[in-house]
Amino acid sequence: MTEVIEGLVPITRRTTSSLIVDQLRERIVDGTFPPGSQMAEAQLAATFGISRGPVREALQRLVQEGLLVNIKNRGVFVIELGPGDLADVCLSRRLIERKAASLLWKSKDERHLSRLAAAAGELAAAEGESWARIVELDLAFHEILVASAESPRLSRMFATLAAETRIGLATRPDVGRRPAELAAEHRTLVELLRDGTERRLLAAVDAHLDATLRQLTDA
Amino acid sequence: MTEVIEGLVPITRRTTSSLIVDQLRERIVDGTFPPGSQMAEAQLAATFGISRGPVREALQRLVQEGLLVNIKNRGVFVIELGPGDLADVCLSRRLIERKAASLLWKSKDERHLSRLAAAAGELAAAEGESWARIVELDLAFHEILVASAESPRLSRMFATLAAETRIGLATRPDVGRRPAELAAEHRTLVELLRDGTERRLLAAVDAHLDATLRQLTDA
DNA sequence: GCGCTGTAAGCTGTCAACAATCCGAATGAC
DNA sequence: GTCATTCGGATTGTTGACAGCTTACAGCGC
Repeated sequence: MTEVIEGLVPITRRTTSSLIVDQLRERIVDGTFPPGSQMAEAQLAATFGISRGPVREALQRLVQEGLLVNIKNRGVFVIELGPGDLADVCLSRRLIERKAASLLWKSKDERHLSRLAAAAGELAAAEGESWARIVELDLAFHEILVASAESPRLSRMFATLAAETRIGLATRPDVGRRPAELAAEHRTLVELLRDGTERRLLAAVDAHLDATLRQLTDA
Repeated sequence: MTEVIEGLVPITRRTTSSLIVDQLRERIVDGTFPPGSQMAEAQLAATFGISRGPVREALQRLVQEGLLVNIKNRGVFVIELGPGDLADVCLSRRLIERKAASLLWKSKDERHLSRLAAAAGELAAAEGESWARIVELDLAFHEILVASAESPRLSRMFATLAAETRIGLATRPDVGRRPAELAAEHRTLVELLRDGTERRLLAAVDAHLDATLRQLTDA
């Protein structure tokens, strides 16, 4: 029997396309590739120094995630989120996040609550940071909230919604909402999760997402 | 100015891989490829009479949908749904379908209501049909329900959940639930949507999904 | 007999080249 | 000047071949 040696971690080489996916997703949500811009396969392949195959695969995966759209024989383009799309994103996010909040409020699982509190704290501490950083921390909080439901499917759905939110927020100017205000809202959510009523908690979730939607739509 | 001629529909030649996707998805959900079985690229390519490229692309898309899992350097396999997965599917379905039912109950949009009634009727008329056909009609009803929310994202999420449900139901024997019973439940839902209270409607949705989950899990 | 090592087969991951398609500018007719 | 047509460039869709990884089995030493 082969024994497992302590201290040595098994190497897990990821596939090329999955590395490309991560890089491209990051660039899409942070606005490097603005909505509507074309993702040319050959150009990307040359940039990464690899063949078109893995690039093509990565693009297909992002299309499936909903961040890119594929027009046959034309190419893939970054989605352009219209007002209807933004409202739809918020509708979907509200559905998922209300459920997650409700579950966590019932379970009061301290492991998740403390992680959320930590995320809210990071957001509060990021007062002077860049707008992109603020958005990143904001959505990290919400991702933890959804993850607390311990539902792989809800988390997977939310991942795309979060990415779309980031796309929407990336192009917005950093005016509109002050980081301090945002941090306060998140801290309120944590407090209500700990010892608020369920009604007030869900109302706060709704209000928070409504504020985000307002910021996304009036531009 | 080129005029548009009535009665002629624009031809939309789909890409090869998307055709493959549809065929494979159908075969996966109907149990032709049982959970755990490997989808060998070369073999499929030979079967379809095309190259490995489009097949590979189709498989990647199904992986992204969640119907297949990709093990690096090993291949892609049909997902095996454990009890936890089935519960998760039902949790997610409940969330989405409750929302859709609630929205339709509020709007009372006759266009959607009549389509739902028609779907329920088809289910009732399929008394003697095969189990696969029953399941297909069942999920068609639920797809219409979700579509009535007119949320592209909710519909897209639901598509995967419906496929997973079909995978789960495909391997179940057709015992357990009589078609007549199923049809009655759907008809009840339509009636409650039309003139029931919201509470009773949502309770009926829950009960219906609970019954499905029970059928999926005790096998 | 038991365990380890080397080898073979099959599969996926990647690459470079070819074919098909679409868009846009230049050209010509009215 | 305006419209229709044609041609060229660029990009995607598809193909076949090669390299790398994983697994299973046979061979060897103990």
